[in-house]
Amino acid sequence: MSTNSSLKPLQNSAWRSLLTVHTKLLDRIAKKLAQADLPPLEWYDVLFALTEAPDYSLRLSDLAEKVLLTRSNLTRLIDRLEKANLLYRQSCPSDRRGMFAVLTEAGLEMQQKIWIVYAEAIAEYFGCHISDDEARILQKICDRILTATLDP
Amino acid sequence: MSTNSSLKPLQNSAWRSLLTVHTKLLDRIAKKLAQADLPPLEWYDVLFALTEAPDYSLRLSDLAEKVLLTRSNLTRLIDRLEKANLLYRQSCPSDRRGMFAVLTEAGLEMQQKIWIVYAEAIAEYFGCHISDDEARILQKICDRILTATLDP
DNA sequence: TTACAATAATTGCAATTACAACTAAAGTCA
DNA sequence: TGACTTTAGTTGTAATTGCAATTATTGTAA
Repeated sequence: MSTNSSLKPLQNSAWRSLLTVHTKLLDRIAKKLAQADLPPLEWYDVLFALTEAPDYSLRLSDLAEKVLLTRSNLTRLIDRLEKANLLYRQSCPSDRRGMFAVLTEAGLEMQQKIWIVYAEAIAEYFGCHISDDEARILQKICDRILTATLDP
Repeated sequence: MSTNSSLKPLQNSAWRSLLTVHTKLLDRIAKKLAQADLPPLEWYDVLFALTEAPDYSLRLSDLAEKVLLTRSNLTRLIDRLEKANLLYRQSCPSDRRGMFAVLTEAGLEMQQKIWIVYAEAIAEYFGCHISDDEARILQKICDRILTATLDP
């Protein structure tokens, strides 16, 4: 099934710009976190997902989906976070294959600590330059793309 | 100098969506290239930058900037591309520290071959879902962020 | 000219990631 | 039940990346 979708110049250059913005901003944000002696964004993503979860805990597979990581990479990331006492593993009673990642007190504190710096970075590098209307438009575009990307 | 920029909810959620879209789309594109037995996007970026350069050649430091890579990582990426005969190194006559990366015939062909698949992927996953107006808006936003990101 | 800082590229090594097995536990169905 | 497939998570190993030296060359300024 050949998708008959040809790429138009406007969309193409928007895509390239998006890629550039993404890498530049992530780069800056990463540097800002490093300067503040904070763990990288990957850690934050996991911690944040847990703060939003009931009982601060999530099945590893669910977590993997939320942070868009392969299972094996999540396993090692969780290893590191566990070693740093920011979360711990707990086996699932109803499915003895399953594992939960559970946020610790220290993990919650770390999430908040990172967020202070991260939020400021997002605001400074991104939010500042975008009007509310533009933010809404951007949101709508992203949502549309994401729902289209879901099923297949 | 504390930047007094607080992050508003609209901008914050736009940022998160943007991150999600980015990783999901790149994931899909990477898979599509892999399925077609083509090299990864990093290779494409280098090849593309060279196709646009005069004489199909660029100083490594310039290349590193264009593809947003650290010097050392570019060095190894160039190693791989050179081993695959898609480009070769040529030392710079006017500055004996310097090196050029020069695209080969095979490199040019590869760039074109990848582009066919890549362009289709961009269109299918991204372009299709965005109107011309939206593309223009997106472009404007990105440009604004990039120029703001430039100097400091 | 000589000493000293800056730049271009590379290298060494540790940390992270990708990908393919692998183990163990469920689920399915004859 | 018992063979078979699927799912959850982990592990092994190779490839890639990040970061701190290192080498060689250039620019600068006493």
